[in-house]
Amino acid sequence: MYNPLTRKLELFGPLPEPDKKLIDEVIEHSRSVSGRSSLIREGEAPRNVYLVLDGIACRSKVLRNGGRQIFAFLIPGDFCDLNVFILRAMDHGIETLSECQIAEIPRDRILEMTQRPHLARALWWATLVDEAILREWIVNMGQRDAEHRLAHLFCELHARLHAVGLASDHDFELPVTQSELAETIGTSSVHVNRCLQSLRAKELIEFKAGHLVIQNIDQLRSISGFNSNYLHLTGGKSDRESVASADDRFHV
Amino acid sequence: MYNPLTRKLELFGPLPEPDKKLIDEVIEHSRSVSGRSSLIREGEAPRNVYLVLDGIACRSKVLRNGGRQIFAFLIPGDFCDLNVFILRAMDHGIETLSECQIAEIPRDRILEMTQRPHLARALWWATLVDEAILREWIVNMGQRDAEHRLAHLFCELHARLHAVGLASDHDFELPVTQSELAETIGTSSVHVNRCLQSLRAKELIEFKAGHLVIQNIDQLRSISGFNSNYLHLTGGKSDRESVASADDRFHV
DNA sequence: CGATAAATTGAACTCTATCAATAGGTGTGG
DNA sequence: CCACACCTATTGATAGAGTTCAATTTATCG
Repeated sequence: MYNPLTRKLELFGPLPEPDKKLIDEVIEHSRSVSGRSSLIREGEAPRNVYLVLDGIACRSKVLRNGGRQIFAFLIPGDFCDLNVFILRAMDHGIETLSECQIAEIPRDRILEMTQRPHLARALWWATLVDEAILREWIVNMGQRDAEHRLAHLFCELHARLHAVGLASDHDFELPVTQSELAETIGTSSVHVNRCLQSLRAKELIEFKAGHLVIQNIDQLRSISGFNSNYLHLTGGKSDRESVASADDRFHV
Repeated sequence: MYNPLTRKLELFGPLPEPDKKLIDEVIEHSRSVSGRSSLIREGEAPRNVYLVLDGIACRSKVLRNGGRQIFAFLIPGDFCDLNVFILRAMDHGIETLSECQIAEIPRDRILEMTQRPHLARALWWATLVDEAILREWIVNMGQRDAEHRLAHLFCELHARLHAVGLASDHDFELPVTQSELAETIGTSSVHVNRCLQSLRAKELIEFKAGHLVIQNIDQLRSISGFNSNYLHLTGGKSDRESVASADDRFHV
């Protein structure tokens, strides 16, 4: 079984052996980071690229009034930042939620990776998917009530974790608190609690002790209007065919 | 005065003359598109790259229940999609809001542009800023009430339009309806109307006939917690040197 | 086992949606 | 030039969603 990054990138298309070997090399050194610790803070200049190998991290921002908004879940295979080369200061922070295994990749290694055409396209694809997820989250926040936002979030996490082999058809580990879910969907923890109860009463899910059981994925998707198109998981060949030296954009 | 794209890209850093000449060439051919027409629909395969030269367009998604969420305003200098090379199908649509002047750039031209190091970096910067805007919009939706969301949106649009010379210090054209503002901040048009009245009663803004007057930009920014860091308007090197105080950066 | 964090519950209150009706504005055809 | 249709903006009233405060119960962990 491959590591989560290789596994994720190959959703887009098969990678040549040397590319996979490079990935293995690059993630060789990793460290364990305890839950709820900061990987990089807003305002800091990113130096290296972080990659989540295990556990769940998040991107977030803290407001003056103390409120925190989480706007991305980083699951195994997700990069913290490929953009070290361009932006000088982080406009948001990255923290672990659970205990995580994190690889820190030097920028030289990133350049090395982006010089391989297949890998470069796969990495670019991954950043485009990240962007698509941000868009979908805005839709989620703007158009659905809290219960459906929560249901949609669960559907997305299930799809993403399932894609890298970290979710069965009907359950997965989700080591976050109700408060963190609240900070994600933009509501209060009290209300998240009531939404969870309502979803459980409908026999759709059960969330307890950092473990989510999805009892009826079809209905959960249906009520939340979840459509996985935006995750672009079907690395259909027409995606890859139409590629013309995508790596050019990384040669900067 | 340069075209809006050159103007925007040079916010990141000065471009060599040949790069600017290339941009001029590339946007030479443009067409007028009437308001409220679709440029690309969800599901379609993008063929060329659209660039807004005049007017305002948006990215949006329509839900089954008929609701529409707008999650990006495209102002002059903004690209519709640099990602034609990777993704097979659009996961959202792009429509004009007002009448627009649109340049359609063939993919070959984009490749040509990304083969110039300065231009490639600037274009990459622009896509990173677009992503940062999406993140900030999620914060906006999740953490602020409708009135403050609206105020924040106005602050952002002012900053972005001002950066490309399309806003004075205290006003700019904003040819959108209250309903469209509602679809942007995820509320009802009735409520937008009341928020506008409240903001006007506070003598912060005045919005009428597609024209926004900002009477008190400082206070508008203050109440909405607007901090322009995420727009990364101060380009490459200067960004490194003009580091704000820790407090400014940590709290939005 | 105690200390601490997380989850749960109830109640009062605020924000926002929805419905419905009215007013204002713009462009078209007669 | 007016009359009309159509879209946008505005207003009031009511209902529903979600917040906040506070108290209690249930985990979790050293």
